[in-house]
Amino acid sequence: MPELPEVEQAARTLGEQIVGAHFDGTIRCSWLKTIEGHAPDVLGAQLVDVMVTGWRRRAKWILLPLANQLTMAAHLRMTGRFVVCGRDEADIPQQRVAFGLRDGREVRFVDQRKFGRIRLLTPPELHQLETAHGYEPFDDALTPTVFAGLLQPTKRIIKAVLLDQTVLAGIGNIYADEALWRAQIHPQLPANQVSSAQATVLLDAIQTVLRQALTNGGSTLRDYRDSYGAKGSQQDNFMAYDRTNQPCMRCGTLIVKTVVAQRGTHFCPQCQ
DNA sequence: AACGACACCTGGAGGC
DNA sequence: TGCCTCCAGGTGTCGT
Repeated sequence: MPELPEVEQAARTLGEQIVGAHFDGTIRCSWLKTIEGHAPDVLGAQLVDVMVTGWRRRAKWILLPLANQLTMAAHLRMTGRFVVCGRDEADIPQQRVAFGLRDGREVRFVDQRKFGRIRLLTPPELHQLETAHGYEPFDDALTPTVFAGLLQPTKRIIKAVLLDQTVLAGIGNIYADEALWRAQIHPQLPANQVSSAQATVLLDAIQTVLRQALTNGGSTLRDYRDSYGAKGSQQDNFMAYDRTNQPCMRCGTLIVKTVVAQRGTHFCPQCQ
């Protein structure tokens, strides 16, 4: 599910509920791979009476800095979501891990497809996660010139580059298609053939699409919910994604779906 | 360097 | 209704 806007929304709505709260060290885990095979009691021992001091997002990771210098890092992958509820409430279908809070609540991670991951990072591990990812799309340092410079040295197709988290962090399949539609760029154009003028337009398209999605609480196609259980509404504004055989909003040509970079890809064959 | 294939998982949708 | 195949918002690995 989640790309930058969805992860941001999930992180914020989780943070609103638990920043300032203390974990109590209890963990109930029914799918060990979610915590990367670590023994739940070993993880729990690091969370006894530890306060959540804040929240932020990096790439598609939700980061919760803790008072003991560790950082809880969660990746939702396709279907992960957080739920905060009373400890006495019944387990939720597809719930994989539950972390107890000292105030009687639990932070629960629900994940149909079991791809999501939660880790506790030491400062060096956090640094490694940071450096493994590329520019945030709203980083002031990501000027049109810098962006064009990222595209210029590679012949890879532009969609693959947009999806590469080591180049730009946070874009996924939906917003790649949406941004390319806005910028009127064919998804299979080699990145080094994107002109500097097109790069400027594309960066603006990326930021515009993501900003709009952030305003709308992300996109909910099927599973995505924020940490209050609310859906996003950005799917109502899609111009290309999931609009196969529907008329292009710009020229009326039917939107085509193909496979590009191993991903379902929607574009207008006339104006892109 | 870059691409395809495949793995990891479940369940919903559509075809027959 | 039941069965089967395909598909999905992500990412990591492996072979070519």
